[in-house]
Amino acid sequence: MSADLTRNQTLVMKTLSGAEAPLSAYTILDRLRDDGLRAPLQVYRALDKLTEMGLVHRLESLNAFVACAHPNCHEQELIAFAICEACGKVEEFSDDVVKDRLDGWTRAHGFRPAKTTIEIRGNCGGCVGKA
Amino acid sequence: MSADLTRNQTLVMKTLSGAEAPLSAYTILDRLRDDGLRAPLQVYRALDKLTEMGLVHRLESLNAFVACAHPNCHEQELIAFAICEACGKVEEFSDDVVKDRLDGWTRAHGFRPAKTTIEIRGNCGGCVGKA
DNA sequence: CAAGGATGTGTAATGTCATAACATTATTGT
DNA sequence: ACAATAATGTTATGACATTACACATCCTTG
Ligand SMILES: [Zn+2]
Ligand SMILES: [Zn+2]
Ligand SMILES: [Zn+2]
Ligand SMILES: [Zn+2]
Repeated sequence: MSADLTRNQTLVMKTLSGAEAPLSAYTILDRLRDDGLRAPLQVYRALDKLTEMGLVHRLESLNAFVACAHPNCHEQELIAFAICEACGKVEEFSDDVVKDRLDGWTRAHGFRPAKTTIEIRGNCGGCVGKA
Repeated sequence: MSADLTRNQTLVMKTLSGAEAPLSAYTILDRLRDDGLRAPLQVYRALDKLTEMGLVHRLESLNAFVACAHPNCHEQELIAFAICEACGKVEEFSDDVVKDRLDGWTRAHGFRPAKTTIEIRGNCGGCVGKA
């Protein structure tokens, strides 16, 4: 299990790992033209797999992707993202209390959750200081 | 304040209020062709205003819009959405504990939040029963 | 009233994000 | 070797959103 990454997956993963901010699929594609990638699907397919593996997260409010910064992230069941709109930096964290409260609501309402998105947009500490 | 809605805003608001599920901007446009709307921008401009007024919410994970179901919604600072992937129904709720926990994290990290998205995708009680 | 500003509108063109459909090649298990 | 599975390459298309420009309306203020 956790098989090695394929060529395209490796290329996409490296691009995201080296980025300072989330990247759109098309931006990734542009950066991999020289490596032979030509079509959006090549990137999207790699992103799908990497996301399944928990190595990459999709940020719904940005339509962009970011490498996981959280060591054993896919063991966490609920990840929250704090996204700086000035510098693009993303921090991810988990909070058991938040998870318990949301679980409580869904249980009480008979809702079966499949995937939960928590994204906080704003300005990070470094960027708030810069007036 | 809370000025009356303009013609286009009223049309868009009525369309969303009468919908059973979130609608994309282009779906709204299609439903308003007979009322004279011709271009996406006419819908997007109305949606922007309605969202500012708190009458409409954008669901980031769907790229779609829904009429606010929460009476005095814009007084709440944090709304969570439970979105059924089977029937499309959306329920919105707020939770002060969740809000406090997220506020706690941002304060501790010097992050200044502007907008927070919480969206739970899954299946509602009614749809879970249908096996 | 006239001038100016703010807001709403109409339209075309373009930009951005994502998937469908199909053919081919590589990998794996028996 | 053979079949099954997974990955890849390519073209076209679908879906979501914004830029740019022109015009109309309303309101304010000198
Ligand atoms: Zn992670
Ligand atoms: Zn920042
Ligand atoms: Zn609401
Ligand atoms: Zn349902």
